[in-house]
Amino acid sequence: MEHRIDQIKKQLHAQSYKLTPQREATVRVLLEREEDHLSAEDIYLLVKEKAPEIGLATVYRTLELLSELKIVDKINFGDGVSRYDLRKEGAEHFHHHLVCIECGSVEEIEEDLLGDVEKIVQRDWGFQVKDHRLTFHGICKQCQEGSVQLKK
Amino acid sequence: MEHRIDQIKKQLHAQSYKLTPQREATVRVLLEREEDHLSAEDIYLLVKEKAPEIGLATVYRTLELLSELKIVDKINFGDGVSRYDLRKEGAEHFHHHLVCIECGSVEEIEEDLLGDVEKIVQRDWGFQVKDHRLTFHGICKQCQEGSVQLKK
DNA sequence: ACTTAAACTATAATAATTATAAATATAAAA
DNA sequence: TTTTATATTTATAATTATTATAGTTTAAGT
Repeated sequence: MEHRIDQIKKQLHAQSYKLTPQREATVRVLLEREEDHLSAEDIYLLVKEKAPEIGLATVYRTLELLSELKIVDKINFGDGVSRYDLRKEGAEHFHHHLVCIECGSVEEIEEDLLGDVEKIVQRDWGFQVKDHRLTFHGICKQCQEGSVQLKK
Repeated sequence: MEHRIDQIKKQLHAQSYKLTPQREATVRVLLEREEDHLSAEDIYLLVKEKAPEIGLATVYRTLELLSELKIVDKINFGDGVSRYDLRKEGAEHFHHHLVCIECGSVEEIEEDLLGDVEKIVQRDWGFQVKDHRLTFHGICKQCQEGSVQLKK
């Protein structure tokens, strides 16, 4: 964890940004909840536990900054809010998501499934791909097996 | 065009919804601007030209309804607004998008590029895919060629 | 220590979307 | 056709997410 923090600190410094205590607290929350897909509000509430004096706007600004530096990715699953997802260490491409329409769970796929597709897009459409967003909507393993509904 | 309207009318009736004049006006705007990716506000303004008495909330409700019936798809390119995109006639799957980070243009890809990928997801993750969202971000042909910037 | 710029808090403002109440239109039943 | 019930709409208020602003604090460089 400290290693990742250091790494991010360097990334910030490289662009002459500082890792302020507020930014660090925010990054720590993101690291601790790496599996989740938290909204700005969620993150704000969690950061507040560590650093109660932090303001919501600071969290937004921090997330915006981390987004620009490609440290986190801002994603949107169609519910009104943006969610923030830490890029995996050294990940070249952004990972994909499987969103279950039954229970709402979100699973991540690290594998690069789009290599071939990107080549086709490049070749047939002349489009130079820089980044991608791929989300599948469907029914997760758990929901298929049990008809146990976890719906809230 | 009338054919598509009729078709949509039937889809609505099948679920015992009516094609009210307001809904029809909205659908007509979507058909006329099929290539575009309009926001609710955009659509509202265009519908107002045909039916000045329509309210914004009605447009939202109509789009919500059309979304549920899979007649349109609600998409989000990361700017704050939702955009609404008519499904192509008889299209089995939702089309993909190429968003240019230089000029902001959005191109559509009709081809199904994800057939293989979906099989892999199904097999290796046990996830039953119902729908997908795929967007590539990068530089479009035009922006690559000329360094003519269309940035606003 | 002094100066400057970046970053912060608190709060107000904005923008997108959703909810509500009253009115209207539509379809079904009598 | 009249009545009744239901769906839909308008107009507007409320909500929610996000961004901007003003004044204050912090930190880095001299």
